[in-house]
Amino acid sequence: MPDIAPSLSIGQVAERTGLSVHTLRFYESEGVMVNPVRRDAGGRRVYDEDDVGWLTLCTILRASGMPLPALREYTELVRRGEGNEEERLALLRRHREDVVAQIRRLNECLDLIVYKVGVYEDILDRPASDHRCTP
Amino acid sequence: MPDIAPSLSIGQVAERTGLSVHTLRFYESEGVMVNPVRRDAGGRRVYDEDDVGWLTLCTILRASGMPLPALREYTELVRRGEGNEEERLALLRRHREDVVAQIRRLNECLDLIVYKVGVYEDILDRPASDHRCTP
DNA sequence: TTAGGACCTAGAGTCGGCTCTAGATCAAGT
DNA sequence: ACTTGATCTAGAGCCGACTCTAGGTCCTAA
Repeated sequence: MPDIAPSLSIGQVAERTGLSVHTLRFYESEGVMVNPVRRDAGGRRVYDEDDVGWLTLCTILRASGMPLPALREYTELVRRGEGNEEERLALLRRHREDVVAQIRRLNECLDLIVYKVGVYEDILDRPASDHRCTP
Repeated sequence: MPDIAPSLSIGQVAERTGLSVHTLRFYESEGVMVNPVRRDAGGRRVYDEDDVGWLTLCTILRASGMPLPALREYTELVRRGEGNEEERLALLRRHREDVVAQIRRLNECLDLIVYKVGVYEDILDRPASDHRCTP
């Protein structure tokens, strides 16, 4: 049977999200936690699985280039609860377009890089004396 | 007939590469120009089309996430001239793999974002009273 | 009961990559 | 002759996102 109240320390959350404990505290101070993080008797942070899930989402949004202010904005919408789904959707759509654009730009860069790799492969495939004979 | 010595001021190069004049001087100081930038009688930088071409390549490498130290390394190889093509190729291949990995990661993030956009679209497509009725 | 380790806060430091400033020089137009 | 605007150098400043430090608290286990 699973625990009914699986509470996690900041260190455990760090391990599971791949974020450092510093970053977890930093994110909290930056307002990117949906719920205020609970504390135990000794003042230590107590997280639960929902927090881990939210932080996992945060890492994905960050990894795709969402700036912290936008992440905070999204967090605030979620924190306010039902009723602002249009705003959340608009924010996510904006970010989606941004990611699509990033991928497109990277693919354009990749084309050139692949081309240049090909050029050097050709150069190295033929004897040195041919180097300047390819127009 | 085209000019035989088309020389460009830093401002013109800035305009054509999209880099600021500050960035052009900064890149030069960081060692990412293949040839030392020539100067006119008054000490001003004089660029040519080759410089613009090189800087254009630099912007593409930077835009695809190559750090300045790697760009400098590549510049140095090119500056040394023929004979180090294997090294240039290795560097470019490493960068290519890095870009491929970036694109892959972004696509993974995109999957989640698209999924979440879909969730909110569904929520907004049905009456508010249904909000919690979808399992 | 004491040593170790995880945790706390507030605030400073780091890093990469620009971006800007101050004060000077220079070329061209009026 | 004078102003305007582009350029010069050296060096400071900025921004985002962490990352680390100092000095302290708290729990556990030998």
